[in-house]
Amino acid sequence: MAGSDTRRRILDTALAAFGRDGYAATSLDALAAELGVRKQTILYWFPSKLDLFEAVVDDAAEGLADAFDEAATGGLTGLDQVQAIVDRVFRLAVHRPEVLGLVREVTRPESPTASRLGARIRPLYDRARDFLMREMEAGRLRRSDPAMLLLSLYSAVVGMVTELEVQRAVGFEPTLRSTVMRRRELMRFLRAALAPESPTSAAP
Amino acid sequence: MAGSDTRRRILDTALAAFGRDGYAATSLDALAAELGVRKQTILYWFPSKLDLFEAVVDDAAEGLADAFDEAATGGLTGLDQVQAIVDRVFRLAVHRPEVLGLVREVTRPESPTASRLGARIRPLYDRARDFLMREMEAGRLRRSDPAMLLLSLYSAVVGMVTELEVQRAVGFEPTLRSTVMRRRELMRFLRAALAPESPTSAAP
DNA sequence: GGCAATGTCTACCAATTGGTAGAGAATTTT
DNA sequence: AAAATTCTCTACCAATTGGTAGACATTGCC
Repeated sequence: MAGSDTRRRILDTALAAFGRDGYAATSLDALAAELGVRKQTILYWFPSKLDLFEAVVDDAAEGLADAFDEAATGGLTGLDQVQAIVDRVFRLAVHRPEVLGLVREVTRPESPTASRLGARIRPLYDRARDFLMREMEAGRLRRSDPAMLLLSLYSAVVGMVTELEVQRAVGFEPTLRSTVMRRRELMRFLRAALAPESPTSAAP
Repeated sequence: MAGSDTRRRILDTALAAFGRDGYAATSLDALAAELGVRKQTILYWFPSKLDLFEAVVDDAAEGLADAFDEAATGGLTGLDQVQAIVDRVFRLAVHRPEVLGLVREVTRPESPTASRLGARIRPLYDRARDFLMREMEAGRLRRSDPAMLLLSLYSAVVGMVTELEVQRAVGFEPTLRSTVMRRRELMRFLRAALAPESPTSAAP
């Protein structure tokens, strides 16, 4: 079945294009050219551009969920668990920045599928909130509104990772070293904000 | 001069449209319709769509710089100064969300003017970094890499504000009350991360 | 070999895009 | 009042867009 390989390739290339350029700026012709195929082949596998986009979003959501699962099944607690997830997201962001670009695209209010990724991500969100609540009650994290805290976390992590471009815009090219440092800095930031009130010395 | 009023109106409406829908998804025809004017009127004031976009970016950058200036000239120090700026950005974001949408649009790597806003914002960035360094050396902020810290701050603030939509996507509609709470939560988060190491009781 | 299903293609198409050319008001300058 | 300038308009246009119709090839099945 060579065909379903084509489908896979379309999904991957489309994810990259949508995440990089956005939905509107990505034309089926350009996509097809990048794939070395005719536009009609794309429309054979996905009846319309919007259908393709939705399929890409679903696919990306699945990938994200897997990444989180992988990081969340180590039986860690408190800040260690948070760190594991941050590390995982960071890793994903470094070698597949398009995924986060897609998140950014899809969370735009005028996005053709504003609610789609949301629906797919919702279970993850609920699980994360439950986790935070549990850890707060156990005194392993500073106490605050878990939903709000989760948004803060999301913003800090995704924002920081996505905004590599801001770094560029401001004038210094990100290197591997600066990326590592940035992650370390982010973790210090998060630890400082999340550590429980009681003075606990953080192991390096 | 009724004309330069038209120019102003075009800039404002275009800012809203670009910030909301993005550059590619905004057509001159749609923009003109929204303005109650013909597309050629737009092209009279701005020779091309790209020129219009650049003018909008410059205009927005100026507005941002003014907002920061306004918040930064109170002679505050340490966390109080940070809080003043966060409040100001928050206020801007609440009643002109398009501006942050535009920031998001323009920091995209494939943006037609990836470096433009950056160049305009650079002086602000430098001033902010100098401020942070000074405050750290004076022991009023926790010591860390000021550039990195600034990126963290940027991410946390802009990310949090911009990602109102994520909140929606996840399923709960933001209310005025939740917005206020979110800002308070963000400030708690920042204070926890920025307060100097020595145990200082934060006044409410 | 025949045949049906699957997959990719060529050939079009109507709508929309950013942009040009220049006419016609309105206003200002002389 | 005439002339020049400023501003918005109508009338087009070439290129690109997402999408349809259907020919042509390839594959697996009988």
